[in-house]
Amino acid sequence: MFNLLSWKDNLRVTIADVAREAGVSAMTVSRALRDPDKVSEKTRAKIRAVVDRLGYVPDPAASALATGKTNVIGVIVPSVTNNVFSDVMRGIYEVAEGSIWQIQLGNSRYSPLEEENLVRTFLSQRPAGLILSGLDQSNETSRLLRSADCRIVQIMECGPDPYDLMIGFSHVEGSAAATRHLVSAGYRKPGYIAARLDPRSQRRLAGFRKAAEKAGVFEPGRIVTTPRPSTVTLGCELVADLLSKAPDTDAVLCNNDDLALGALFECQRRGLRVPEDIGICGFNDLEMMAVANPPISSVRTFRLDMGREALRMLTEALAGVEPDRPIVDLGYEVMPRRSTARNG
Amino acid sequence: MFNLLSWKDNLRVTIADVAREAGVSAMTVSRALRDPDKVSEKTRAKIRAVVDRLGYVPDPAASALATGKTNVIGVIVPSVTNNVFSDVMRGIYEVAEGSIWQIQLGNSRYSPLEEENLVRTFLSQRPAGLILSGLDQSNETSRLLRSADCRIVQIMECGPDPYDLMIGFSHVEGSAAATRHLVSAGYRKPGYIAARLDPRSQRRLAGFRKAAEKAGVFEPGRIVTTPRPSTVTLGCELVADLLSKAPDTDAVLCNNDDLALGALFECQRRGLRVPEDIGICGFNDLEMMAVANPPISSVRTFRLDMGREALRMLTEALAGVEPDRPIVDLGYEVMPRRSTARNG
DNA sequence: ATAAAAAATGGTAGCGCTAACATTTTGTCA
DNA sequence: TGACAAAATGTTAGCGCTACCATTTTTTAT
Repeated sequence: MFNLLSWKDNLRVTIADVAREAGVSAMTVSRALRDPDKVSEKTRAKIRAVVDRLGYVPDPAASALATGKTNVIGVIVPSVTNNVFSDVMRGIYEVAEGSIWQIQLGNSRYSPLEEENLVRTFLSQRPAGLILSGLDQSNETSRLLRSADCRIVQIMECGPDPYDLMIGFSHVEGSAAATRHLVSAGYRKPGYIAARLDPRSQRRLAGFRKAAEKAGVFEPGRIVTTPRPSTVTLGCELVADLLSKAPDTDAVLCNNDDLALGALFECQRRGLRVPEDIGICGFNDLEMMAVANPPISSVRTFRLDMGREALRMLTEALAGVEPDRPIVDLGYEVMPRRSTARNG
Repeated sequence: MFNLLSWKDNLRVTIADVAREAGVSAMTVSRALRDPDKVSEKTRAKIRAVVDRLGYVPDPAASALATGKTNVIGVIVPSVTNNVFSDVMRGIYEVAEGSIWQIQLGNSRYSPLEEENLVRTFLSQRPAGLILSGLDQSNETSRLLRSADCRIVQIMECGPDPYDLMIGFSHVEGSAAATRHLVSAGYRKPGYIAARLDPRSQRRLAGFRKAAEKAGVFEPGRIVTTPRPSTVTLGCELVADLLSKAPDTDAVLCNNDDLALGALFECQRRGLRVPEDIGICGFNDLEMMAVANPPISSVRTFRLDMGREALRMLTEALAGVEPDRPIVDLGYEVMPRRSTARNG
């Protein structure tokens, strides 16, 4: 005799056990669980009772193999620590909670190559859907995605030619608006600091440049960047660098709020008055911006909503309900606060 | 004839395709991939070539069904936005990257009930391992875990009677040490603020109490807590509350760094000098603490290491290498900074 | 050279579930 | 009440992979 039972000694309850106990066929159990309308009320109740008593939980692997589909939605973000993405993730998990959908999180660490590997791995698992960040995939990743047979949502940005669905906002416009705010607040020598120049950061920088040029206040010498990842400490360093290169700079638009907070700390250490001597504006509007001393102006983005909506659009599409529009622009909102209130 | 092929029109490359092309049996292909030593060098090369050419990727669902095992390691954290956990996650993903192990992240949102559901769901997927936070699971969760046939790592805390492996530190001792630091810095009326009283927060509060009592400076009236989640803004509110209830408070130990930063902002808004009028100490030592004005004292914890080590221990155990000790205490380090430097 | 041992490879069955079709039961209406 | 449609349930086969054992090939020892 064979002994194929080596690993299943752990008496896992299978659909066959439930079927036997309930006196029906396995197929009926399967239907009762995944398509209850197709099973009579009486049978359904009987099956539910047995399922509860035995503690039956369907094996997702077997189900995946049989159907060629999974309940897995892959989410690929560039960073799990960055506040921006963790807010998005929170939104996603919030909506996923209690639903049938399983979130599988991948961390590309801002590397298109790692992203490519993740996409490949995820796709091999027949995901129901994929959520990924931005518009700038590698050629191979794009190819994989275009021929993937699952729904895809791009988040964080809006742009033309989505793979499928898209939700985000315009980084160019957001930082252009912040720049105009600085100009209208009376600053004439604005600088820009940025770390980790991922594509979205670059577009924010481009937005600054565009708006600053238009206002006639653009000076390349007031731009300081570094490939290092953003931290508050780095904000201190970058603004120090900026001020040593261009001491007459009268405002700093920061690529994100961590840098802005660091910039504030550093300016204060140097005895510069914010906003009188120098204005500071961040990007994303993290909660802490509003309670700093002085409160820091920023560009609010809707990260939690983005996560929620991304998953909602995706799961609805999977359920056969196409979204009204495939591209959703959540916009942004400039939040003027005292850190840029030069004229009162 | 049947038409069972409806969904597999997508010409997925299977192990049979590879076997045919390589002129060997499927079994040999399987072995070549998962146990290369068992296949001759020549055959292996031939198979590898075909695998590359066809772009074959094994179907994890089929593999899971056949072996009863998966490569999935479930990670359950109470929050994906909290800096503390996102650092741990980053450590985990760092180690997982490039390995065969798939991380499946669950977010219990500080709810033992949601944790229980997650554990149940995860276990139904036959994970290779589980990483979860803390010592305080529900009875049912404990039962599930004790009878689970996968390796388990508890993170964030150390305590007796682990399910399996454990890595963390003592929150009681950490905050007791911070309290002693305050006392030795000359503060005699220390208060404590905390939000979201999860079990670890409670133990930190207990540590404060223990050390404050020992030093003869404990006063219950100087403790302010709230169930709301920690934010910088909440730090402002809590310290405001503390100061209205006990205006002569001369130091605040904060349950975490967000609160500490908020406390600093609020004290400064009120014209209190830090550290002369009031000392402020945080917990976790986020990067920004060192660059605030003044720099904020905190208790450093080793979150990234905790994530890395947790996954390392787990995967080594899965590979048959038992860790030296099942419980690893990573300790903590009090970081005295100017925010508590009352005597110079 | 030959037997015995070791290494490499293959054949078969089955993991747990569900698509597709087949059959039985129930409900409806003339 | 019988004929027919609709609903409920059952049967069969197979998803892609790997455990187990069987067989073949290679290596080693005598």
